[in-house]
Amino acid sequence: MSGGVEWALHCCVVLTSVREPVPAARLAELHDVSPTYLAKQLQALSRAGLVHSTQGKSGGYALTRSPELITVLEVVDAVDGPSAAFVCTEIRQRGPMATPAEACTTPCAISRAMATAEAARREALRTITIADLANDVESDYGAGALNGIGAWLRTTGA
Amino acid sequence: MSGGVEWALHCCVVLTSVREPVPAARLAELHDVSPTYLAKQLQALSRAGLVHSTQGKSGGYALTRSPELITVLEVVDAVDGPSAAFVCTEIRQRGPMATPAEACTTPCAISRAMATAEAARREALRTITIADLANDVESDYGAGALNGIGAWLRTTGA
DNA sequence: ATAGTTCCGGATAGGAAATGTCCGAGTATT
DNA sequence: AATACTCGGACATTTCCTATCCGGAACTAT
Ligand code: SF4
Ligand code: SF4
Repeated sequence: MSGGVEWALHCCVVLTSVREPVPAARLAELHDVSPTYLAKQLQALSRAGLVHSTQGKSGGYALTRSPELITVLEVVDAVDGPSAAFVCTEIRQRGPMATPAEACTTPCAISRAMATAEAARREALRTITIADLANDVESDYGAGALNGIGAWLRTTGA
Repeated sequence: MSGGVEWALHCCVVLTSVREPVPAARLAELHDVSPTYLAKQLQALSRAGLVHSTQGKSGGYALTRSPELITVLEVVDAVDGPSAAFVCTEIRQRGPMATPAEACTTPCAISRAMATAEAARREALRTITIADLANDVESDYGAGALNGIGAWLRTTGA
């Protein structure tokens, strides 16, 4: 799994505490990560329609929907790409004992098993929303923790 | 996920149809894949204790346990490595608004969510055994399909 | 209108990991 | 004991991810 997913999730969570757009550079400074690379992840989120980007002087990124309507799965798919983790090479159609192509109409048992497992993982991610994560952060680090970060985001750069 | 997992699973399934050791070169010829690279995957399986290797003239690989006792998860872990797909960089401890290290005793909400999803995937893989896969192959391609492959494996190279 | 700020896209190095290949150690056969 | 065959780990090659940079478009505030 791509490591940039972690950055994107953090950005989505902190964006719940502010309604005005936040520039990518500010988000990068908050986490002390590569500004240019984080910008690329945010662009992916924008393409997926999860965040809305406003250009210009006081522009930046902001969530498009309510945090309760954004699932973790959507963020992962947007950044990591929707490609399945397991790709079947169809090696059953190769070699001296290859099964004829006419018998390969449906996915085989192995790929079915992998698809089932992957579906389970995706379903688990789908049931968790950004709002849930923000809630957990509040309970972990005390209420108002996110508001403090939101206030820092609004301040003009150091 | 490593693509070699597919090869390893195929080898485990076909090995259920034969009790004598099968050389790695024969398995590679059956699937028409790189013999040397497949050998690497089989070595990983051997290290994990899933297959037993016998050297010498009529040596090769054979399953150590009954197929019902080998789960797909074990094969995946052996080949792909037991490393978790999502690794937390602990970026919460970096940047101007870093949370103090004293508050980072437990994994945060994001890593908990990822761990839950990964556990769901692993649990799904744990419930499927090699015997289940072999059974499905028999129902898909007709009974005796695996026995035919087993017979071919026993014949001396073309 | 102008200037300043910001996002967007692609082109470009660097590096880690997966993929693919090789030869030596060891064992059963002969 | 000689031999032929096999596994085992060490060695290149390729691919993909990470990270960076720049030019251009669009928007806001002045
Ligand atoms: S047996 Fe399954 S995983 Fe293997 S080649 Fe066929 S469809 Fe793909
Ligand atoms: S919030 Fe979670 S994922 Fe992010 S740095 Fe902390 S522990 Fe890691």
